[in-house]
Amino acid sequence: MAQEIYDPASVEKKWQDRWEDSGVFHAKSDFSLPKYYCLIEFPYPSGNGLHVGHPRSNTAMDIIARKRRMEGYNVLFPIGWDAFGLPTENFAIKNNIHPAIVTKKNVDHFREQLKMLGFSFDYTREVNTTDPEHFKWTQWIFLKLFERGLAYKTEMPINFCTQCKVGLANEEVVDNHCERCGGEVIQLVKSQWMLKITDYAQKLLDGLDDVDFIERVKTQQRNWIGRSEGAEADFQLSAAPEKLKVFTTRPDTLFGATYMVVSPEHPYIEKYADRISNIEEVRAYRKQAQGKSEFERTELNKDKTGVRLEGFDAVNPVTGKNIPIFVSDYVLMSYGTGAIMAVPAHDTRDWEFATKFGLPIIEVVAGGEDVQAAAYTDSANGVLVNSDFLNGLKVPEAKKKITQYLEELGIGKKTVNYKLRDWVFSRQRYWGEPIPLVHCPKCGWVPLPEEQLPLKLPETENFKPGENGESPLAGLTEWINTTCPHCGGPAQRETDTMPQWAGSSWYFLRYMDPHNHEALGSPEALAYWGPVDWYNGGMEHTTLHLLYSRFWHHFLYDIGVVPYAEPYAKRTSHGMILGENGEKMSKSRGNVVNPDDMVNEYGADAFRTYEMFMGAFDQAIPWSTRGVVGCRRFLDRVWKLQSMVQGEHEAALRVPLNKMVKKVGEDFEAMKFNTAIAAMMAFVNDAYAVGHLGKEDFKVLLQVLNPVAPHICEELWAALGEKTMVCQSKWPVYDEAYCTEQTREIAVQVNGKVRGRIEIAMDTPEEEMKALALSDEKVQAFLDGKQVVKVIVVQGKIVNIVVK
RNA sequence: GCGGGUAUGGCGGAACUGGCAGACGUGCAGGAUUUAGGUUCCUGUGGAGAGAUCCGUGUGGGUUCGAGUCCCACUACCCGCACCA
Repeated sequence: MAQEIYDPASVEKKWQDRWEDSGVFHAKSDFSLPKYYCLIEFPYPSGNGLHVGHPRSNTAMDIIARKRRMEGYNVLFPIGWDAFGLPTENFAIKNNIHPAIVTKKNVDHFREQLKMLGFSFDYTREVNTTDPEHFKWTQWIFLKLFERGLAYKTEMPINFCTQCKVGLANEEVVDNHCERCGGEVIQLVKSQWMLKITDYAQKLLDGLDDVDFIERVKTQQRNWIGRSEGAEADFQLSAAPEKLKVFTTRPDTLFGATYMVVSPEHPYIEKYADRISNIEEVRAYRKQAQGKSEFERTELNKDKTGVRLEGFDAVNPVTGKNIPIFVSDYVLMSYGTGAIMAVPAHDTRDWEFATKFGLPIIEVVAGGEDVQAAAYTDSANGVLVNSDFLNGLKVPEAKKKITQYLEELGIGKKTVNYKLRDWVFSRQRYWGEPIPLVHCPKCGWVPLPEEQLPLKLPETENFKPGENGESPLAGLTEWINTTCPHCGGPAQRETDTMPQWAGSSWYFLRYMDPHNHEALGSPEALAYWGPVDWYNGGMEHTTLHLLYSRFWHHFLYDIGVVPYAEPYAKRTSHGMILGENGEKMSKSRGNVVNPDDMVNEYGADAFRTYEMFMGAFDQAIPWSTRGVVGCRRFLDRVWKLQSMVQGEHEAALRVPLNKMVKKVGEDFEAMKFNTAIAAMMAFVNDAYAVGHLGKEDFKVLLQVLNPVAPHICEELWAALGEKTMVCQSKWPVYDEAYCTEQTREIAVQVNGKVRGRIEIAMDTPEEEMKALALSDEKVQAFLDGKQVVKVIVVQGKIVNIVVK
């Protein structure tokens, strides 16, 4: 028997060492075994160390990984470090220390903390995005994208602090000012590398049909990609021989287009500046709009603003009427064509704008209220009016007919538009993967030959970005100056680095074959381990990371590197852990809970159990240290069960045990960890009520509890005389015959209110249930003097007597 | 403003496809053990009422024999956002 008193400190370290020494959690490279790949998002090793949010996802997937091993799968449950990134770089600059040193220190700290929690990671497959052996392949993928024309350079604005003279991430910009120095932030246009994710918009959308992602995630991905069908239409300019192209999802309302709006950045404005009589006013408006970030520009603009382009009208192609053109910042250059036809009667934003500027509102779809009072936007049921040849048609038919009409005249066509934009891939930073391209005055942009990868970061003392928002690498002439791999002439390296997203877009593939020097992974390993069977992560990564990595994976599939298009078969999400006061945990709020303290005080198992027990896995839950105490008490009670073992099986516990095993298994799979643990607690309570339990009963409890609280279970398992570890045992099977009680007390209702109870066998026929219910004494009292209209009997559940 | 979510005891939460609301934990109260505190064990614990009973799942309607669960309208809070034409 193990010690009388449960002491996590002595138990936990011992088993962590045994797991490590025995290598029980190493994934085997025997590709004939049934495999299971469990994945968590690899952490960013921040200087603050582990946060209580990390163990939530980690424990959940650790439970699945441990259960799968017990079910006989060859499990891959890896860990790595998403280690490039801004905080490390900023820390390095501030403290004048190399980011690689900071990274190493943080990674070591994180690893130690994770080990302390007993996760069954295969540490032999660790990856680190900042390791040249890893980013060699990140650069390799980029070159493939470049080769296929999916990487291109274009002018894009960056946030630029006018005081620090450096480019800033969105996160560092608060209210148009630099988060660090408070200086004013402007938009500085720079030439940047872009990835054409938009080429994959449809594939990324279609791929969602074949994967098992929780619905919320699918919806968010779909909305982010934002496919919409509509039409393009050309409006002739009155003052120039050109046409203004718009995209609309409501071509049916074309007869109601009474004005147009272009984005302040629309190229026609400068192109025809000499024909716009109030061009200075327009430029002033544009300057104002540029001062705002896109988010501000759109959010703050509750009250519509705009300026008319004087003397520069357009012609509505179906009515032939001249209509004015406005500039307004509610139209964005980055979506559609940067210009819209405004139909105030049937679009809320247009209606607001028209009302403010006194523009005509013409109803072309009937079926709503007065369009002078509010826009009528229902596109399903309306019927066209005031629209010549469209009159009388329903909206969907009108859309078809007008689109055909525009196509015949050659001034429009059916189009699909996506909200998704191309991915800005350049960063003017030091701590990222160098972009392996060389610019040659003769040959243009030339990729580095594969054998020259990895292109490592140059050694330097200065990690600060250049004065004009340039990369810190821009000042390192020795590194920059090189020869063109194509013509051998003098050339210069690209100085921008890749965003943090690059490494995280494919890291999960590297786990499959992490030490391969010839390829990012052997075809056999990639075919065997992929796709990831279950990927859990935070909702905050639902759009960007998930979409970027799916994009890269689809691309790798298209060029034959991986044998399947979708990287993740299943994706789930966990809720955020809030501070004890119900607010988001943050240093500034002073409500941060440190995992180390919890482990020291209550043990890793109690901490893990609480993280899983605290509430619904997908919901945000406030932290409660009282809850950890409760979980520790439960484990103490489990510990004490070892002195209550008598014989092999306890008959009185047979049904509770089988029910519990069934529920725990099912609940783990559904990520209902809280109710699984509740079921185990209830079983322990049952055993206490009986006063003892069989040795085999206890072993089964240890087996199902083991994924949640592995250390204590190993200790108790060993104390029972078992030679192999509980994590190596077989997941227990339950007997369906003992999963339900033989008899049950059910309620008898009269007019829907519970009035009595009867004890019945589960298989009592309905007729008999009815007779029993009607003869119940308490029920009789409520039937007295009334007429029984109807009796509803649900077998094994309830009887409801309807009386008048 | 748009999109998505959530709302149940003092607190965290449970409730399968509509069938006994409050499992499990916490907190609280009482008891046992203990010199005492703590620990542990046992009992009770949605509200009102002496009681039979009545009232209770954010609000207001509805469907149903029966609604936390389904439908309609609303309110509050949380998350995301690129006014997406």
